[in-house]
Amino acid sequence: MRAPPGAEPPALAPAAATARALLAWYTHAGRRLPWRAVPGGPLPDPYGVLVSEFMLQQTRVETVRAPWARWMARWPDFSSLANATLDAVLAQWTGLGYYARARHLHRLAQTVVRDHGGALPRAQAALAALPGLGPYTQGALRSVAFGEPAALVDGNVARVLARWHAVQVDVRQGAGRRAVWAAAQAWMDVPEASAHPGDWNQALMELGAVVCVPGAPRCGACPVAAACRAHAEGRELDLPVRVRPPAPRVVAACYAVLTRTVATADADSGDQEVLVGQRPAQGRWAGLWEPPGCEGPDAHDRLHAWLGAAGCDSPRALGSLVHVLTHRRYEVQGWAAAAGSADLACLGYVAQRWMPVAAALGITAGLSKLGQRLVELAAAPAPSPRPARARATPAEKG
DNA sequence: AATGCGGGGGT
DNA sequence: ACCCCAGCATT
Repeated sequence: MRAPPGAEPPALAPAAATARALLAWYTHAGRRLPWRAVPGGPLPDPYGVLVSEFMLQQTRVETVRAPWARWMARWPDFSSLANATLDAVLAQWTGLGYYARARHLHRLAQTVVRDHGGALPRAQAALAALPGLGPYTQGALRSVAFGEPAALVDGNVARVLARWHAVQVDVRQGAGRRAVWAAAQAWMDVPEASAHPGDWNQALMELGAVVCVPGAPRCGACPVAAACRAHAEGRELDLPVRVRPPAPRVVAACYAVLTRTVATADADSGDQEVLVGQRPAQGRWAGLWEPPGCEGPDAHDRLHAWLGAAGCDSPRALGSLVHVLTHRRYEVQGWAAAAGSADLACLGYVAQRWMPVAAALGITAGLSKLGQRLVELAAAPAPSPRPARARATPAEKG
C-alpha cells in the first residue's frame, strides 16, 4: 500500500491483492442465500443454481427467496420439472414477471432429460444451445455450478467494473459492453480469482448489490476502494455514465374522427358509430385499429385533401393532444366530421369498419391507445372547466 | 442495434 | 416520477 507522492494512479489492472480483499470480504460479509454455496465450500446443486439464475434475471435477490424455495419444494430436479405441465409451471411463476423465463426453464428441463441424461451439460456449446441461456447465465452456470473460470457480467458487475476502471461510455451497449466483458475476463487471469470462480463472480455481484450501489455508493464500506479509479478521482457519483435515452422524436400527426348515428329501437337517441381503419401488419401499432389519420410535416394538408375527396365537408377542429411513446412524441391534431364515402385504403389502411363508440373505448376493441384517446376526444360533450388531471401539460409543474 | 417483455423496490 | 434490477429472444 505504498503511495509515494506522484505515484501511479490506483491499480487499473487486475491485481492479486484486490482479488484477495474482495474474496475475504465476500466470505465474511456476503449474504447467505439458500441457493448459494458457502464461500470456499463444495459446489452447489446445478439445478438449484439454474432455477435461481432464471428467477434472478432482471429481478432482485430478495424478490426471489420465497419463490425459489416453493419451486424447489415442488420440483426438486430436472425430471420432476420436465414432467410438470406448462400451465402449472406458469402458475408457479406468478408474480415474478417475464414469463418467457418460465417457458424457457420448462423447455430446458425437458431438453436436459431427453438429450443429456437428466444432467446439465458442461460443454459450453451444449449449454449455449439450451433455451433461455444467454451470455450472463452461461457464465453463471459455468463458474458457480461447475467451478470453471468463466467470466460473467450482469448489471452489478458492469457498474462495479465501470467504476473500478472509470469507463467513460455506457457499459450496457456497444463498445462499453465489450470493454466490461473484457475486463471481467481479464480477472480470470488472476489465480486468486480463477481458483474460486463462482465465489469471485458472486463477490463482484454482491459488492454491486450492497456496496457499489447505483445512487450513492458506500465507498467507506468498500473492501476494494483502494483499487477503484472512480473513487480515487472523486467521480464515483458520475460513474457509470448514464446515457440519457434520446428525447422522443416529435411526430406531427392529423386524425379525423368520422361518426354516424345508427337508428335503434330506442328511437330517441341513435347509437354513435366511429369509422376505424386497420393499420398494416408491420410497423407501429401493427394490426391495430384507429380513426383515419396520417403523420408527417404535411399531415394536415394530406388529411384534409382526403377529407375533401371523401365528401366529408366542413370538418370541425377537436383540438390537439400529445401522445408519448418510448421513442416518439406524437403531437396530434384531431378533426371531427360527418361521414362521406370514405375509403381508408388511400391512407394506407388495410381494412376499415364502423365500430360503436362504446366498443371502441373498450379494451378488447383492438384500438391503439392513441386511437382510443381520439375517439374520447370526439365523444367528449364539451371541454369541462376543470379537467380530471393536467396530464397534457406537465411543463407547468416546474 | 432496437424492441418487447413484469413486477417490485429504492430514492 | 423516475431509475434500476444476477437478461434473453426476436427482428
